[in-house]
Amino acid sequence: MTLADVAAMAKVDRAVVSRVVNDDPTLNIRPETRQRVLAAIKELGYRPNVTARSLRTARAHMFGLFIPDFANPVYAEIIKGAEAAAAALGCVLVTGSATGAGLGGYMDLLGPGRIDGLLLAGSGEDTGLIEQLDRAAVPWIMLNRRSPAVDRYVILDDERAARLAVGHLVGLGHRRIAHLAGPSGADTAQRRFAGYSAAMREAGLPDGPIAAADYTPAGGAAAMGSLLAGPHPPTAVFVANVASAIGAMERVREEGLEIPRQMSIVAVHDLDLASYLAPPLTTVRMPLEELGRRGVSLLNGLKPDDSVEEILAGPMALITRASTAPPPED
Amino acid sequence: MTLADVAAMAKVDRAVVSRVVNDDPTLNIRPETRQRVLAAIKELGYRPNVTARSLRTARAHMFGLFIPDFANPVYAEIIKGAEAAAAALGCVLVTGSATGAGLGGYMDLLGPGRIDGLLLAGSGEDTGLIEQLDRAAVPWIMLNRRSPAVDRYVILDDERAARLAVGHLVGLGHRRIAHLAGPSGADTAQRRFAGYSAAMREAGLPDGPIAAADYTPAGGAAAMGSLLAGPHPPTAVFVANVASAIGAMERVREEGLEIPRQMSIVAVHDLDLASYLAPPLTTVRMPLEELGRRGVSLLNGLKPDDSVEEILAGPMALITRASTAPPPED
DNA sequence: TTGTAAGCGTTATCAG
DNA sequence: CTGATAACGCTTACAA
Repeated sequence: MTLADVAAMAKVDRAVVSRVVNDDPTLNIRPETRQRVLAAIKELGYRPNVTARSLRTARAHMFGLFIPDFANPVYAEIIKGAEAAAAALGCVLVTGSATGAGLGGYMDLLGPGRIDGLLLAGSGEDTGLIEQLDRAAVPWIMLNRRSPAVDRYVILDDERAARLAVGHLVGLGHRRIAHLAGPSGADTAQRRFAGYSAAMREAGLPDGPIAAADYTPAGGAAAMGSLLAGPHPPTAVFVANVASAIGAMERVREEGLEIPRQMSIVAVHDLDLASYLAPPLTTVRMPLEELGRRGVSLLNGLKPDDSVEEILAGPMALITRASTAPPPED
Repeated sequence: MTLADVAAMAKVDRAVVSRVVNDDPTLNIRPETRQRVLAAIKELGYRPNVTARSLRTARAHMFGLFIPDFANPVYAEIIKGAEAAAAALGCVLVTGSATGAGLGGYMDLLGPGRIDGLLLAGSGEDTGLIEQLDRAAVPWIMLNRRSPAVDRYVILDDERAARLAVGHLVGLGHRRIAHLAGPSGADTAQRRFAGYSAAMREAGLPDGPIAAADYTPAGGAAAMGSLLAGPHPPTAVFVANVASAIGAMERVREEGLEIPRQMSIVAVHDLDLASYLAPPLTTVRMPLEELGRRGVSLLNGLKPDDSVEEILAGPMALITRASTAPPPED
């Protein structure tokens, strides 16, 4: 079913059909002719061949989003926002993850004209990939990751999130507040740490003990172990990530401490899951969906050389659940 | 950078370049000519235009996978397997989810030649979509879902999973074993229920109480409430899904019952998460990654009219953790 | 108001 | 051994 078939049936030229299909506003057509064309389209069940169209127009109406790992539920929300934004633009969003081969394998297939832009979420800085993207002139933006060498990113206000969390603990009366940080390589972790430090300073409190972990339950458990081992264990911990918090809570229980009576815990990212932990976890809700949405919006119409530097303040909120309470009387 | 540029530089015809690029085995070329071509390709940084190639060959080297929701971690494993299988075939796999608009919105862009096949995971039976796919002659397979009207699916052996779980509980000495089932509309839920029933019968036990829930924590909590409300509450529950199990466990705790001393729980799907619940959850590990892999393998080379009916036995295992124990002495 | 024609970058089938 | 040439299905000036 091609344009030619429709044209033949409607007894007009392919050009006319094309312009009808695309609602060309400069087309001045007799209503009856348009009807004939529309009827033929319906009759034949014609659908434009997107590949041919892409080749001709050098527009794919398709954006891509790469994430490190689908198992991380944080990305589910980002994807949701990005898909919605793409749909609003009449485009599709396709998502892929960096498997063993890295993203490089995708590049062979994501050449020019095949995709209109790429969102790189959390995949560190695969310089080889970026170089290839630039050569192919496909626009890209880093999502939720910033790196010194790059002037194209959208990130969240992680510092503010940390301040919210620490402020909550301080407000409850805690003074020995530890930080279970993210991996030092992740810039989100760095910003959350900076926010923690600033908030402690502003509250007139000294930094508590600090331990870094990757964003996994196992890492969180280990780090929590070292936080508890010190001479003056904290009464509250600000955890940089909800996955780590799951492991951390388990470790606290293993040590025979009760949450929140003897240990308060608050973490970044409010996932469904948080409300089903034991006890339900107090979190900072980040505008992840908004992040995905904004990423696609910015990507749309971005020139390969434009720079984008945006820190999304967005709606951010402390979700108070049962894992935080005033510190024990001593 | 097109074939023509390379051809000009190497002083050969585009056709020659094309066949060098594609390693055409029927090409008989002088080594020095080939070197010239290769050098020009490198020099110019030429990369084939995938869109043009797709238009010409009617092959996209791209498969699609549609899932209902990225937040469901079950799909993360499926995607992982599917991406790996696609990569092994030199193709990419792109994943999308059914947002408000349903998958229909994608179809405009996933026309013929743009995608070589589609895996439909768990998205019920969107008949409109399937009709469109068939018209566009793009092969598709249902993944982890079977429906009477459809002879193209790959599913897991849910019955066997249920038998494993129930067998474990029976082995521990339980006799009053309830089933917290999935939504009656889901065929996975039906098969798990069938397996439960069969296993109970074979063990000489009567069906225990049964309550259905959607595959969410909230649903699981409610259903567990009704299981506990009966006159002879069970000593163990086989839960059809790990998300429900999370809610169910919470509800059991709220009722003041201790897991596993007073209530054993085993659920289908072994997610990372399961080992971080309190207590760690005994599960049946399903070959989800294998499911994704198999889906892509079958899709590859599938003719639009071929039928595929496969029940993946795959590696399946009971992962014993702390949520199951012998029943109380009474 | 509609038709003509020249591509978009490839690949496949012939010739030579 | 290599070069012409005709598609693939569509868009878009421009001509009629």
